[in-house]
Amino acid sequence: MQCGRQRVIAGFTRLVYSRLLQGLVPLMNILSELKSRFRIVLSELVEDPAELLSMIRPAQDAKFGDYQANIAMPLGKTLGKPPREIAAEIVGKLDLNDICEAAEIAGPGFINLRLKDDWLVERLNRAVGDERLGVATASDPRTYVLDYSSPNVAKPMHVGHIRSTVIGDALCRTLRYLGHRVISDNHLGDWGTQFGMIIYGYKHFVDQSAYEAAPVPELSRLYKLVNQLVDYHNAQSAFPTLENELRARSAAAESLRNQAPTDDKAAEKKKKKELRKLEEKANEARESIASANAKLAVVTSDSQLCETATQHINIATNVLEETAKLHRGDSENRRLWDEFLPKCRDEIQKLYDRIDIEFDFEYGESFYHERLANVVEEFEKDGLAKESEGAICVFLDGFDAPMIIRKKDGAFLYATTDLATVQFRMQEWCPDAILYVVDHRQGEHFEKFFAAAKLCGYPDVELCHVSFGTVLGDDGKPFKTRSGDTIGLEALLDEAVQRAYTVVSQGDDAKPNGPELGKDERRHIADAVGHGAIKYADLSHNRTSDYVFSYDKMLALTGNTATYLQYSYARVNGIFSKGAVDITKLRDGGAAIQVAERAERALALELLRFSDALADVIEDYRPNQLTSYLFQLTKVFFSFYEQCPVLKADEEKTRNSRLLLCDLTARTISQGLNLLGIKVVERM
RNA sequence: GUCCCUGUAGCUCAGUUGGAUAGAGCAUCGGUCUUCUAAACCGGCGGUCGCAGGUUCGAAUCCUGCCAGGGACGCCA
Repeated sequence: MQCGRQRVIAGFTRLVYSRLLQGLVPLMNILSELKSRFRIVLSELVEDPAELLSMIRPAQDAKFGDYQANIAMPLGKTLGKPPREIAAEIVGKLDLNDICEAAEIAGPGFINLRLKDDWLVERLNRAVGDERLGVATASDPRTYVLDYSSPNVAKPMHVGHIRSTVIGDALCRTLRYLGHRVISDNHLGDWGTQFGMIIYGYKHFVDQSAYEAAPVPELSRLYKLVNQLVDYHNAQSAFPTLENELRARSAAAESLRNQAPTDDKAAEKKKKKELRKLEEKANEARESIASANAKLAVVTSDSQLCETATQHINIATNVLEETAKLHRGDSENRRLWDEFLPKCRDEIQKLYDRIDIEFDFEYGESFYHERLANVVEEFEKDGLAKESEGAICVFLDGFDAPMIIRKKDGAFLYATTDLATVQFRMQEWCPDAILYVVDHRQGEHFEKFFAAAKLCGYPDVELCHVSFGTVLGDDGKPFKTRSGDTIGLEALLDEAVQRAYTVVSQGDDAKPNGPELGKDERRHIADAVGHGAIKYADLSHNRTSDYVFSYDKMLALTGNTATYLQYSYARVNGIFSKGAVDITKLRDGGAAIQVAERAERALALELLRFSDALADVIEDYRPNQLTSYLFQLTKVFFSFYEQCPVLKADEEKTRNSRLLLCDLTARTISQGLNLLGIKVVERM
């Protein structure tokens, strides 16, 4: 089993070292700093100020200041005093003189805070000389195991896999940047029925010369073929049941419709509802029949395929038997698995290389195979699982259906592997949290699995299903090709890069002084832009919601896209080259940021909020908090850039200050995109 | 039948765990280029936050019911 490029440990040490270099005074983000001041006052008023402290946040509107504390209103209730009075009391006791102007009390009791310009400038000047842009590392580092990507090696990856991969990778990078210990573990699907299919296909249908020439495409073909045949036979056997169901539903609906109406309004309403449900069910049955028909048609429309299908009537059970033989240690099947796995894995690696994804460990399902029997035994021994209808089940409070950990035929399941995995991870790494970046449809599985994990001896670890929604096409249905096939990841990336090349070329051709990029550079840029666009689209949407996939939107040069941010970065960079500025020299040469114009101040404040944004990402594992921040930062920057001449500033002091603001902006965009796994280019 | 998620501007989406007049982008309309990349900036239009109740100083956010879409529901992963 391939595993372990011990990068974690090295990265961790590096981080600790860089913290030491920062000096003794720990940096803190603005919000934490404010909260710690409020905490002192609030502890006198309530027992646990934590909840109140979460009500201190950036002001919703600039006219209210920079930050606002909404704590006086809820306190009004608990303390039985008018909120404004409480607000005044808190403000009186608060020691914020070094950070803020005098606090203002507004409306029903809002406390509005405005940061002192001196304080802003002092912070910013520290960030200029700091490799980490003033972002502090966690004062209480935790250990996280991140479980993401986890594709089935035998099946081609599709658009759903990239969402897990990209979100997981972004969380991994962000947590690590903030000083946590992170272990990324790719839980590959390398042991399931899909290998039974390939093995069966190989034994009966392989084109040996094709396999020798290009093994992976041939294995894909075999997978697809066997899958089609299995679908065909399943559809055929399901047909009578489906038709019966349709008949029954239709008849029931018909008789309901023919019932004479009564005067009882409630009964009529109930009848109507019943009827609608029946019609819905009938429609579902119709759809199932249509989909079964489609599966049948795939085979019947092809006479050769048809013949193959009749020759392999028991293919579904035989595939399961091949899988079972593999699991039993059958030498032939094991040999084939050993031969196929690395080939399939290499294919996936090509994609990971393309989109810059690495894992620390890769313990796939097969790694846990020998531990599964023991998991079930332990559950039985501890009285947590019992036999029911031939299967071994864990019955959990609050769930109707049990979690089955061994089938009646003796085989183990996904749930069994998950339990073995959590045991292994706890023993191996002792994490504080394990995050599973998996699509939302598996929500109930995770709820049960987490409940079972708590029962079997891990009550304290934070187990979190970082779920995400479906990627949809323009039609609002799961993103597929017109013919209904899932879209391969490689083709998807190719198209994005190709379209990015067009966008980059058009932009370059339209430059006022003529194009300045060669073909190779355009290609290099298109690579960063195309891949960045795909990743950013996944990350900028709230992960829990579905989103509509659109090349045009994700590659747009305006709006909340990676392309716009990459362009902005390149443009800031363009200022330095235009002015022949050696920015490193300026940074180290004692030049300082000053804040005079309103636009300068707005940019300064936004720059200092970077670490707040990162904290928001971690809070609920939402990378879109970072994309929104970067987009906002960029907008504020362009507003500054429009109003404040940089290279043409009147005085050298102003020019240098503004150059440093540009520099911090560029570095923040670059670092932010880097945490999202997206690259910047120096010009575009 | 049970359970879960979603419903916000014409479109695509945010909305920081109950806060001030609900926000962006796209589209559209109008301004700003002899001046650091106009791939930009500034402004306008656009909303019964699915519907109806309830909780309270205050609701897109919490509760109840309904409507619509999606998903999951004992031997797949």
